[in-house]
Amino acid sequence: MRGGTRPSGTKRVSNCGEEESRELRRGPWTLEEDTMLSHYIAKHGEGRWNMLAKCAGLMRTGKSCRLRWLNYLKPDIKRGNLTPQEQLLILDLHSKWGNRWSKIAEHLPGRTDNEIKNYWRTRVQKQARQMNIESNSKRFFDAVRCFWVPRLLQKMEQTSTSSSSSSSLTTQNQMDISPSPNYPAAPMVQNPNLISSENSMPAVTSPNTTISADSMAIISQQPQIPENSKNPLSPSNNYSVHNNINPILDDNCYYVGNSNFDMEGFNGEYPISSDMGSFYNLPSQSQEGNWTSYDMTDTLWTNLDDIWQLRDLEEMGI
DNA sequence: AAACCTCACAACCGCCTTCCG
DNA sequence: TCGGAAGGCGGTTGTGAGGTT
Repeated sequence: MRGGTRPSGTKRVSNCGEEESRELRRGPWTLEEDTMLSHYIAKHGEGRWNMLAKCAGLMRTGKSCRLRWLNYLKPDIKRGNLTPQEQLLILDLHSKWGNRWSKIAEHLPGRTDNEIKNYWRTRVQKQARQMNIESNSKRFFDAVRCFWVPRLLQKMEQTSTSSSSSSSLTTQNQMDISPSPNYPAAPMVQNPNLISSENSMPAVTSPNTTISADSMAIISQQPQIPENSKNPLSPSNNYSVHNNINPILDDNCYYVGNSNFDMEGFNGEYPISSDMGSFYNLPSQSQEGNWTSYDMTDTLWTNLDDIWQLRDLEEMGI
């Protein structure tokens, strides 16, 4: 929600009855300031931040107080690394909404828009840089869809199976490192590769987030590209996600391939094989049939499995 | 051991929207 | 209708911790 609200009948300028020119503090918050802010909000509630800052005796702007509270002090803030499920959800939601961090954060309980934004900038955009792709480009989202998402799904599945004696489709993923019992379980999806190998339709899976059977099938199919010409990162390879986290989200089905990102200069076709390998720094096959080195340094894609996955794509004739 | 580098994330900034007098 | 204040949002920066050379 954008825009502020102000209770009617209140003075706009109020500082608890005293006018003063205060020397405003900046920079990191001290424990004392945190305590003062927390105690004040516990007693009086949040909102009207400028007045709150003054009344609480904080030498901070209202904005600063609000940010500190929302991003750090609020009791339901979730700490720790983002789980693969959360990462997947972020990728999904970002493909739909772009840099609408607060909107994305609404669907990740306990995570703040700031945290998601930081994740995107430090991890995702870094990945894009390593591939020499604009992070908001169609190419990057194709790469995410075809390689990163399956990777996360695999990670989730590995974690799920390794932490449970059963590979039941309803097994709760155990990788959630949330320190707080107050948060809903992180979204869980089933590894499409496992599903396809078992020749069963994917059941989907989470009390919060599901990926549709069609979607999973699409993911598990790997890119569908006409022979001899197409890049596996074709925009035709969509997957959709049904998100049940929040009833606010009434448009439950969306397609990454139909994302709102800049598609300028993208014609849906890329050169394949060596060209693509060099473009994404991914393994490519030399004329002699030898595989060239895999230069990606990021931990997400340095697994040999990725190399074999790409090799599989080539062997599929794409 | 020290210098340097990289990364994650907290915090700030500026712009925008909303609301009310 | 308009102007100002409050609050929200996305982009950017500063900084400390940990890793590497």
